[in-house]
Amino acid sequence: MPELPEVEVVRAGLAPAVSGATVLGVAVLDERALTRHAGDGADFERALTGRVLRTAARRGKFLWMPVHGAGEAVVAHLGMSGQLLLRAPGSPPERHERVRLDIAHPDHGDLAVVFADQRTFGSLALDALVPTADGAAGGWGTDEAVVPTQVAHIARDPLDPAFVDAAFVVAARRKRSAIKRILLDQTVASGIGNIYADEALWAARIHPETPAADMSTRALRRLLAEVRSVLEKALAEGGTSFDAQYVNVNGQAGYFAHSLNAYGRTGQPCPRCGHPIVRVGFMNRSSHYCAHCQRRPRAVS
DNA sequence: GGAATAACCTGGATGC
DNA sequence: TGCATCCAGGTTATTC
Repeated sequence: MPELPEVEVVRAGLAPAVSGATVLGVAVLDERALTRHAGDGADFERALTGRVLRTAARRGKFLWMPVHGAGEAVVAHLGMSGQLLLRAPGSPPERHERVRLDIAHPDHGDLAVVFADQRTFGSLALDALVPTADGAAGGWGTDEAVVPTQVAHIARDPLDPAFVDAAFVVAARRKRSAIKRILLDQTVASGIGNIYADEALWAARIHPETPAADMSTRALRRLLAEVRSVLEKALAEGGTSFDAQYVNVNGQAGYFAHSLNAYGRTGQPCPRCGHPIVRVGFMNRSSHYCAHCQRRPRAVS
């Protein structure tokens, strides 16, 4: 599932290909890929054709490509199964292809940027850019202090130089929810999904249902350090791929699935203590943890 | 206003 | 073999 490392791998692959490229044509094959776009497919095609893309930027799991001189950007979210692929012009349609942008780059020549998405949870949109709340750069891959309006409510991710640890601690301790819910809340810290939340909690030896308000500042900072460690390792290994759902812009899978300690390892021994990893339902999804070294906190009476 | 839950969606895995 | 059901989960609208 595309979380921060997977989206960053896609952004890094996309950036050199789209920076300075002119959009020659747009083909919307499935308008469900434009659920975040204010207009219809024809509007999306008309608004982008002939425009010049400037770069590829990212905050959390959101990607955007600013349009030169327009104060707008093409915003992309990969959802559960979205892919952004670079293909040769005129290449055969990808399975589940939803949108195709034909572009011309001054150095790399003609290319096709293909948005494919099996489950159609992902989307593209043309959206206005607005100033960031803190005046810092919008995210990775850009020096400009702007973000698309659809991304403005998303917090910075823990690898962002402008991320403020103290603000995370304050926000987390103000909540009455379980710590895993906080990690998945993109308005507190972005880029973390179910996989890396489970992995960071395992590394920090924290039970996923620990009330965030009961955690000490020290424990929250330790968890944040483990979040960063897990994200950086996954990024170095090209992200986590369980099947063909997540690939980079060239269609290649990442290797971090081999390094997982808790997620998806139900019944297998905990790499730390040997007790079996358990899986429990949580927020319409699953939590994986070691019940031995991630002890459930005692109820406060 | 904050927190919890349901809905969106498709294809692979599983059970019968 | 074929059909039905379950499951995966990011985001957001709705409900409590």
